[in-house]
Amino acid sequence: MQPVASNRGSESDACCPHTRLRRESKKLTGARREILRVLEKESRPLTNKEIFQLLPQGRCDLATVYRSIQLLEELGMVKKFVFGDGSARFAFISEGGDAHRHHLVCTSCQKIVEIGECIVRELEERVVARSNFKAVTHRLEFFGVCPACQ
Amino acid sequence: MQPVASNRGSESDACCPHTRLRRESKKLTGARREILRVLEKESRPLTNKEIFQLLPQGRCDLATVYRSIQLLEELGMVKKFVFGDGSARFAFISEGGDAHRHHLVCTSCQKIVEIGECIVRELEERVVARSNFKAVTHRLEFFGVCPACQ
DNA sequence: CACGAGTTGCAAACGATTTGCAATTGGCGA
DNA sequence: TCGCCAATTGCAAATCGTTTGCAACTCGTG
Repeated sequence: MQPVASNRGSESDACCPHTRLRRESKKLTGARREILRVLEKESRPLTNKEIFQLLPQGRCDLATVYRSIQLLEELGMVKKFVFGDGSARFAFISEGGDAHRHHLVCTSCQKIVEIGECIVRELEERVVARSNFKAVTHRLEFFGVCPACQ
Repeated sequence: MQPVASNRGSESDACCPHTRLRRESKKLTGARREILRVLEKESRPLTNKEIFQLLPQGRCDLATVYRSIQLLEELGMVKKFVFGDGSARFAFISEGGDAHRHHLVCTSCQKIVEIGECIVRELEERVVARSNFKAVTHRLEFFGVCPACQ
């Protein structure tokens, strides 16, 4: 039920965005601080444009949002979602959080709910055994209409 | 193991692309015929540009491929895949075929293998029960490196 | 407090996809 | 079988999301 243990523990593997960024000799600039703030506040994954519009007016350029999000994704602080409508969406991943999570996405407001367990792993093993594929991973997303949107 | 029964049966719900198109007062034009031919020949999902390039030289315009694919998708003859690299991919769905299938996708050559069973349904029921979401569907894709690419 | 690597804004470039419009064509009815 | 008309196509331009080059700017360390 708790398939992935967080590999937290060592002192150097600390907690705040500041530290997480500096770990890679990256700067916690004003723009990045605001972007993180926006992402932490929202539970649903946001497009770059949405993030941009939610920033304190004109806080930074849209291109900066794109660049920051890309950086944050590489650092594993943000997860990317591609639902098939024109643009990608991004959601904050709390430190120590498991990047491998499945989600329940509201098709109306895009709000997402995390699904804690990963039962698919068992199915994945079966697929691997039958297919001769290597390095198999999977992606699982549930879609529906959340209570608020019904 | 065979979760979805095809609702074939009535005469009018026949088989060939020609019929499937005319059913909607759509025409089976030369371009569409060729596009279908290309899709049926390939097992992996193709991008619009790939389809265009596989057509008998200069058979039609790229815009026509886009428009045709869109039509075929609406008619349920083609399934759309969005893997997150810049462009969408499309694969042929044989008549009576279940559009609700999960796939194992080679991350190297994009070849796909269908996974016949849908064990996730059970998990889906659990998710529905816990979340109060309505009209829940899901998408499940496995990724890996196929034998030929290893 | 000054310096330099890392960032940002701006505008232009890019690739995927869509669209307007005039010319063309498939399919149905006469 | 022939002709008509709605459906379709080609072409080029427009859109949209995303990326990038470059000069100006800023965070964080020495």
